Amino acid sequence: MAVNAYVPDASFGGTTALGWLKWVIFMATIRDVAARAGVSVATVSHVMNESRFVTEDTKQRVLAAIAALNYRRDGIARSLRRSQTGTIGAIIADITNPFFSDLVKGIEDTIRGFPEKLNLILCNTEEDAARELLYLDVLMEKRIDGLILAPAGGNVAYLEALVARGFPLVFVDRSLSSVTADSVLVDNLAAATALVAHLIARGHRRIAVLKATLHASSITERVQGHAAAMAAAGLDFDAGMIVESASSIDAAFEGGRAILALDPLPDAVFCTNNFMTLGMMRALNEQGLRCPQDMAIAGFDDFQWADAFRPRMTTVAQSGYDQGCAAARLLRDRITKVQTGPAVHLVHGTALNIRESSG
Amino acid sequence: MAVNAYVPDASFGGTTALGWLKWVIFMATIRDVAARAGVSVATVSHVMNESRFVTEDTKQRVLAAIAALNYRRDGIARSLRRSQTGTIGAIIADITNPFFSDLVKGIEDTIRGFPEKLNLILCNTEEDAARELLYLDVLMEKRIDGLILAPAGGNVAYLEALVARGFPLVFVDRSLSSVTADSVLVDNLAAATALVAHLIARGHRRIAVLKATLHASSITERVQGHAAAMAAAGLDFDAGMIVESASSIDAAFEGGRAILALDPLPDAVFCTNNFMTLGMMRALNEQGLRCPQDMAIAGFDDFQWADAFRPRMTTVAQSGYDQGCAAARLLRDRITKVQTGPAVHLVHGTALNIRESSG
DNA sequence: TCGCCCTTGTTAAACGATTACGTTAAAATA
DNA sequence: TATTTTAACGTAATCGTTTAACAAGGGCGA
Repeated sequence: MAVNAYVPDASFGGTTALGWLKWVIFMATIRDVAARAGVSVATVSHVMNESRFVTEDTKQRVLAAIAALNYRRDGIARSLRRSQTGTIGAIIADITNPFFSDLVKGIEDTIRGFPEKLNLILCNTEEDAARELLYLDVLMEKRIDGLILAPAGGNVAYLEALVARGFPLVFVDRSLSSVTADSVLVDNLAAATALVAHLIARGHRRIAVLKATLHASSITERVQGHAAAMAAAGLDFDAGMIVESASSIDAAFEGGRAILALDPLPDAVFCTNNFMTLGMMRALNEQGLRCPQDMAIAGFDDFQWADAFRPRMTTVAQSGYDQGCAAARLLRDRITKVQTGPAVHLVHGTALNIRESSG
Repeated sequence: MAVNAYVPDASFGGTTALGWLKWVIFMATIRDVAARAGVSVATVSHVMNESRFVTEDTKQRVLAAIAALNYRRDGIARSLRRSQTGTIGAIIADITNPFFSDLVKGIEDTIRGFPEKLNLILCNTEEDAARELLYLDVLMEKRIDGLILAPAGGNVAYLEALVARGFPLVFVDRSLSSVTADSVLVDNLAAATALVAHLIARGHRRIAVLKATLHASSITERVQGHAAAMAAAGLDFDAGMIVESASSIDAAFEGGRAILALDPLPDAVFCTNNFMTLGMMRALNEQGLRCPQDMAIAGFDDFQWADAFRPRMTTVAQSGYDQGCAAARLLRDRITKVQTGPAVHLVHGTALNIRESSG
């Protein structure tokens, strides 16, 4: 495979240790285009950006040269000069969580529609604040134009500094009370309260919580919702009925086992997110218990197959997709300075899907 | 909010139309650091990159200046100079498909471990070749160092040109026969054959296929597997039993309806991916039919909750995560030229999970 | 003392675009 | 005809790094 055959002329100098790519992948520069079209580099640039009038004849010559050389402008050089990269970051908890993959898809679909041609760099923190910090640093080095963040907690000072400097930041799923940035959230407290109230209305009294150990505001609020609904119904519950596990299906499976080891056994479980629900169901299956006959389950976050399998899950549904779209729009407005005022907080609606798992 | 208060001195010139960020977000440059530390920019660079010995004393002064100014080096300028961006692209079909979100997570987890500190730009084609082309162009402009691609089909010439130039490219999930790049795949034909053979062994004779309309090699091979198993068992089937739908749950739901409208009704359905299985189950539920009593179902791609709900799904399991890890390693080896020989093709194993849905 | 190497540091040329400013020739006006 | 205006394009500075090439100073053997 004669890779060097693609080098069109001898104008290449030596190859440095790191610059070998240059040798192998020939890329015409704006100068090559200008030379071939017999114009200056400025004219080529203006043709590409439509930033100045160029006679039709000249424009065609430039376009022909671009096509002939298969020229693609160097986005890196462009970014350096313009101080804009056209790249945004998304730091989320875990892409394998359907809520977040929906969210990311919403972001992607939305930015694709923007004339700015934005790109998305994706980062999973797995709820680890240290990893979040590392990603923040890397993204800042990459000079992203803005960031959509589901904060893992911690790093408050860092984020405060960012927003103080005017860096475009949008929170999703959760927010940090001390950092005043745009956000798109749902009313976790109200939704969780309603869900647990529904369980109570179905006659359940001992309602446990399988809680993801996150410092996320969303989870805390959901747990508070449980307490609120219980209190409103005059029901007592001890702290032991709130079982924590890391936010993954495997960890939730262990958490579910712990709940099933509770004495006396609860008659319902409120799962604070997708992974908790799935882990709980696994634990239930393992013990040969049936839902809802032996134990009722209701969870936060719907999933697309929640009604395709048995038991159909009673859930609080929120649209990760819509929230992703909204976050992308907010961020774009900040980046382009369409929006410059104080922080905007969007609260998206939730739906209580009552299905058979809640008994 | 006095954003301008953060500008530390008057050394800033005018602000151009596009360069407003510079004004708002002050970022120290290597020159500022050098000035504060009383050394040259070269020395600062060498301290940061450990590319030459620097006396401990000088190094400490530089480090102190970096800390004091909260300096982060400009990755854009760095990339321009080094002709390396430390960014790779992943163009996949749909992040909401659990197979792909697992895959992306595998990529991410793997590149995080590399000393090169790579980043991932994510793109969803939704199986649209035109969108793929658009993303290819954008990523090339962004000067990514390499690409992991689940090709939507088409764009063959473009991709051929890329690999001919030596651009690091790794196929995942599917490949393009005319493009000789590294790949990590599974043996779709064998796995699908085994799955359908299992259905036949369970006594099913009229076995329909719910096929995602993709030009992907993976799907074609899975359909061929069905034909092979049927032929091996001496079973006939007409083309009408292969129903196509777009690769989404909603479309698969319609496809499932079409299958349930077949006369005579098949007694089993082979679903060629995750989304097909989910859509088929929805259709079954809608008609009030039960699985496996009224119709057996078996699908390609396992999902983490496949055994947590009823009916437990019989599936061919493949690890998107492992494939993502492998693809990331292959790509890294190409980028760093650790690997330079002919294309490497990795075939990952699959597992046949026999559960109750197949009857 | 001279020449040489070694150590540490500096200077300045890239990298490839964008864009403020300048220039040229033709057209318009006085 | 002399001058200004306008249309069309060119020149060169700039963005913030990396790194080859060079330089100064000190140590040391002959």
